[in-house]
Amino acid sequence: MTPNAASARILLIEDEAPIRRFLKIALGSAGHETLEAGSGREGLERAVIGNPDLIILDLGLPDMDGKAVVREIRSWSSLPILVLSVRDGEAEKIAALDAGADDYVTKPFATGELLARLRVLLRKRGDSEAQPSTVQVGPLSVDLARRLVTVGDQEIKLTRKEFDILALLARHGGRLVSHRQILTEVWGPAHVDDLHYLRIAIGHIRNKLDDDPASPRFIVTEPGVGYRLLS
Amino acid sequence: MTPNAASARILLIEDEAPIRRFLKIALGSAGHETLEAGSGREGLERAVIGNPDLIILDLGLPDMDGKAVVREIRSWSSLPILVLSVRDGEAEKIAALDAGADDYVTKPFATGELLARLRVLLRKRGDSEAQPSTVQVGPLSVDLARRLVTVGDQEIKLTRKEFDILALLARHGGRLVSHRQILTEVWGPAHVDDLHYLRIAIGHIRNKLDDDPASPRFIVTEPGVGYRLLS
DNA sequence: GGTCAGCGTAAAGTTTGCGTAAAGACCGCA
DNA sequence: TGCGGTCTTTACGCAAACTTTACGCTGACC
Repeated sequence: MTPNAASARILLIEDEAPIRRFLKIALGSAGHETLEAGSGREGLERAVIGNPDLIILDLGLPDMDGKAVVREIRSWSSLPILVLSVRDGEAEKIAALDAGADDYVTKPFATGELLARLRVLLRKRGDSEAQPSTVQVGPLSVDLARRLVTVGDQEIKLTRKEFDILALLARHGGRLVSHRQILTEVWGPAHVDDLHYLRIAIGHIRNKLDDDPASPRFIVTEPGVGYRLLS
Repeated sequence: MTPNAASARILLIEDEAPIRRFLKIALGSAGHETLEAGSGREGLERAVIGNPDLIILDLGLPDMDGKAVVREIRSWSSLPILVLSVRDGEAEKIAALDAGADDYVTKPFATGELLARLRVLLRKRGDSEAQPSTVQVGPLSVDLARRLVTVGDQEIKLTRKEFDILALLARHGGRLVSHRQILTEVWGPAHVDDLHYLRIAIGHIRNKLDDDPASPRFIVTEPGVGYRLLS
């Protein structure tokens, strides 16, 4: 059974050292390699540079809200996330799962069950496989993980929102993304009607990418609907 | 977000009628369609012929071992299976998960959490199966996701309403679409009587597609009724 | 053969939506 | 506390899209 469930790189984001040590041993005995992070910020860094196959995330971190960590990671990767928490509240579970987590286990947990749930998440690895975290459109390249944009060899410096928009378009690979969708994803649901924000931001991006809306190299306007990347 | 998490066909394999009824209502309120099976044997049949998007499986079936059902299904399909059980034994969970189940929820369960876990399983659907959102009619091709229309290799630039109309016809694949239907879908219910709008727009589309109403290549007029795409 | 309903086209009038500029508010950081 | 960058807000020109009005054509029916 489970041939490719063995020997994965697992990133463990957990602030309590004893639990981290315990899990490291448990994971090791199951044949996994462990990367460790003691805070949300550190976890995000390691997720980018450590290239893990799966992330185990404790919700009760000191520096960040766990759900925010999930959303951050989901903004550039679909790699499996198993959330660990002492909180057994239903609302908490639902929120974490809807933020993008793939499973939720309540502490204290049974080690065997945890390992079984990891196997479930890992055996999907083969199927969906390695989507590249960098998108190419002609001379334009968008590195979702490093938040780096280049045209040719020229690095383009985008602001946070500008990058978020471009990344969203890039992740949809040439398909149309509606105004509403961009606004809710980038500005939040409260700003679905602030269309001019979007127009101005798109204007800035085009300006930096040296893109002409009349005959676009990269970003195409679909009047009344939204934007899409040329593919 | 989660656009394709809504409205799934869910096969419910559960022998206790009250629980089945309860779940059917809960799933229905979440926008899902439900198929029902009262035994393992029946469940396997329905899984084959019912074309569900997800299966909820009770382990405590009278005729078969639940894990055997999971293995049967896994032998020909990778569709998501959520196992439901009163047994809280760790060994049981591990066995079911390793047999191929994707998640395991213990009865009694919180409805909200169950629905959230279903969303997790369903949102993977869209990624993997890259829906073919493009319709072909002879040399005409309508890409619904990219909002792109081509005739041969020539890209045709349509306005918003023009594209909406053509997309509506394309989605109905050669079947007749009434005036009323087009007007309500594209202009809104307030304009069901403004038939001339439609005629003019159709005229523009035909013009751009180089289509002659007298001997149409693409759009056929059904006098007094509506329009349809030639197939 | 006349009339009329339904369709298609042309062209003028009006509104909407897009893009840009610029100024003010905000925020993190030194 | 001041500074630079970022985001928000306001305003406006312009072009495309949409609406409105008008008219010619065809075929059916009387």
